[in-house]
Amino acid sequence: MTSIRQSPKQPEVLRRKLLACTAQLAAEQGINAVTIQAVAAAAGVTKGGLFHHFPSKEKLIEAVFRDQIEQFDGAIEALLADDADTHGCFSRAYINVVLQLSDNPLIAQSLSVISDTALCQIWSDWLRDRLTRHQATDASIELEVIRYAADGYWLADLWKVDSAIRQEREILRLHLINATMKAP
Amino acid sequence: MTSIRQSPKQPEVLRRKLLACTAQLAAEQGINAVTIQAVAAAAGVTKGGLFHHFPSKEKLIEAVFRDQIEQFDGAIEALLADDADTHGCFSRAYINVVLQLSDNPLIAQSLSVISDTALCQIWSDWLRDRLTRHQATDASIELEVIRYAADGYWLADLWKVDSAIRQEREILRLHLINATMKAP
DNA sequence: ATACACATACCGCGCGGTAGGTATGTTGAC
DNA sequence: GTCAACATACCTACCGCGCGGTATGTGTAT
Repeated sequence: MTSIRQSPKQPEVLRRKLLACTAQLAAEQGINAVTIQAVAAAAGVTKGGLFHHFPSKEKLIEAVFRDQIEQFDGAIEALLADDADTHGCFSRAYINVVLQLSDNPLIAQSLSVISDTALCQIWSDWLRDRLTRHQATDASIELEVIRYAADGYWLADLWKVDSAIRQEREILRLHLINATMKAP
Repeated sequence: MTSIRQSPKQPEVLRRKLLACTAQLAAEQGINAVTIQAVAAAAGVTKGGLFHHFPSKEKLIEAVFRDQIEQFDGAIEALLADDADTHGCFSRAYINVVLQLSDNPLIAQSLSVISDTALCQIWSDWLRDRLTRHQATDASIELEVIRYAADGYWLADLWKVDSAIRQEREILRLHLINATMKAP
């Protein structure tokens, strides 16, 4: 049988494509739709090709999760570059990034809903690390409330609640952004 | 072969036990551990027995989800009985119930993290219904923020973030309760 | 010639689901 | 009160399929 292999790509390219396809599949069709073969097919590759980059499905999911957090962290760092060492700078950046996640459908952060213990640990570790790192510029309790509210806002987006109460959500969002700028 | 069937139970009893076992299994071992056989075994019954009560796994999960929402709704209604027709009464009740969920490990609300479209719709429908029902006693935007913050608080609990920043969470929680009482 | 980056072909297992059997409870005619 | 007739509430045994994973082949670049 003649091979229909296309021109070889940079290995890192396919790896990133697999990560993206996994995230997209999870976001659009739910986590149950994320199978090895479905991901491979979406990336235009076979299972063998996928397993060349990731040793197991578990590691693939974990890699996607870490990648999502990395993007999230990068967006926060970018904001922190302009607003560092002020009180509550981390929470402000966090809030702004989270509130923008809904706009940005490309980030399939919805994959985060996987209730896997190991993945929770990764997120928990990241958050604790950032909180302790910025504890010198601690936020006020009012700003912390807004940070938690932003998480709730994101959660409502995950659960497609916005389709029911779209305009109320927009009002709330603007209020959160406004309150964030005022709070210390 | 002699049957080892135990004394027959009320049908509704086993049905509720199956719902409870499914929720517990999902909460303790993750959604991946929820298989038909695992649930049946946990309830001390065979697969055949389970399928007598639920036509498919999908329907079982949905039933568990609806049951959880029903319990959640019941707790809110109980609080509304003492505080009805005041401004923001629904949001106040909602906040108090959500903030108590973390204390109460028995409610395996963590099952809600299933990113299934149909389940999201159930939750979305419930919330929209309650919001429109209580729109005559609309809450202030400040109280709405607290309601979203309560969701975020619950989400942090799901992701086991509390293990890292337990005392900060307790402070925040008290602040949320306090602010809820003050807000209109 | 060697290492890499895939493709091909296959395996075993556990899953959701089904078919049919068997105790137990319930009803109603007499 | 008795007993047939039926419905209920499970159990037993089985099936097919799709999944994650493996072993091995093959084209390409250096």
